[in-house]
Amino acid sequence: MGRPATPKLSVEKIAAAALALVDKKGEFTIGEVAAALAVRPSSIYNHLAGKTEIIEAMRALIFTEDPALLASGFWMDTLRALLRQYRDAFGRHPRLIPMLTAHTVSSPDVVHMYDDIATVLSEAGVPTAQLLDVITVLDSFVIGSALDIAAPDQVWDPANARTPVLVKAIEAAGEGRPRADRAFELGLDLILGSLKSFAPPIT
Amino acid sequence: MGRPATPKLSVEKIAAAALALVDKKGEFTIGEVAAALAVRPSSIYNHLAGKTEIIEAMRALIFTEDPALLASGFWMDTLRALLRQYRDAFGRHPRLIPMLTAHTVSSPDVVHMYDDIATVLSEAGVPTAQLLDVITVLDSFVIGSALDIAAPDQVWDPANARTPVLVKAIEAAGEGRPRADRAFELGLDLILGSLKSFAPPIT
DNA sequence: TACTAAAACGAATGGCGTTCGTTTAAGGTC
DNA sequence: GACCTTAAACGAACGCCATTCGTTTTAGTA
Repeated sequence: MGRPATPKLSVEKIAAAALALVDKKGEFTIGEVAAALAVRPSSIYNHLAGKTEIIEAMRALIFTEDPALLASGFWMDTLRALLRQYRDAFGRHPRLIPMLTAHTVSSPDVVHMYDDIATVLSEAGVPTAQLLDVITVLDSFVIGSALDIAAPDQVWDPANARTPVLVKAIEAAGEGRPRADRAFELGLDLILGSLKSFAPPIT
Repeated sequence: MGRPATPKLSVEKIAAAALALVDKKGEFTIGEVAAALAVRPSSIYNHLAGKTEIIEAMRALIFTEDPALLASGFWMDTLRALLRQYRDAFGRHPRLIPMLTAHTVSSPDVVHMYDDIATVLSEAGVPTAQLLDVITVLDSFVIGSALDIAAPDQVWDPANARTPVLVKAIEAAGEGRPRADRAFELGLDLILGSLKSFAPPIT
């Protein structure tokens, strides 16, 4: 008993263990995380204040897995890359997404990414007065698309015979992750295409 | 004790009581719902199998509060109205949204609305092969926008001095519900504007 | 009138998040 | 090097809460 020579726990280890559980089962308990780390549940509270802080640590973790890129090139390509990366961070852990939406965002990495997006948009000609609105639109779409990844395929039950158009559409579309990816890319096309109208005239 | 002359409970009453709690506190327990209805917790299980079914009943409730409209006119105006109504259904109960994203959708009313959207899009010239993708884009944006309503204002902490562009954007934008509404309308403009390119040529 | 099933209740259970006091030792200070 | 503070793990216990089960009364029905 007592304090060990080398610490058995850390915020990162706890978050990683919880993330592994969520990836596998879609949920986690303090007891399971403790067991995975060969530790007693109460020990975790020496590093994180509670379950919500564990979730927050998981959010920080998935965004530090690969740092934000800041490529040069046409603003639209840069923006595309940023948004894809943003969604991919969620997409690598689909079952975590519903948990994240239940709590507030405060991860510094996420804030940094928002600043990148703001910078790109500003250079693309979006006026300051509308900047946050455009960011919100992009953010809403990305978060919604991330939730779409986590959603099961039969979200819309086609058994209902009174929805003929919808049934044909479902049959025509594929399933699973490729379908979600295709829809996301289409959404990027639609939104970014309209954002072109903000571009300043070429001098 | 025993079975009362007139039932004290019903699925609708339970859902309404739970919804009132969520609107006020952001969460609910079986015990609180039972107390609000002057009933013992175990009695609820005579009508709904558990907490997840209560949440599902709440989803059905907010969508039956006002039935789907099927106005005529330009397809774009109809689509706008449908999407606004869809988001408003969530927007009237912002704190419920995170709970809904954690579970699967199976409410018939929602499916019906999707069929309406599919019909409008099909008439607007969207080919069947892409129909579900477009619907997914719209759905993702609406869900994400709904979550944006529930999010507190200081989501992005402006204390960080290394995000100058973002800070200016936050200062320029307003706060609260009006800001969220404005962003949603902008998103509709951007997405629907691009959808115009699907329209068949006027003969 | 008899039977079935609905509807409410009370008690009990088990899980789970969290707190608190204790113990051991690491890290810094005089 | 002795001392003190504090980090870090543990064990026990608490309290909340979702859920189950058996019981009771009565509504609805054949």
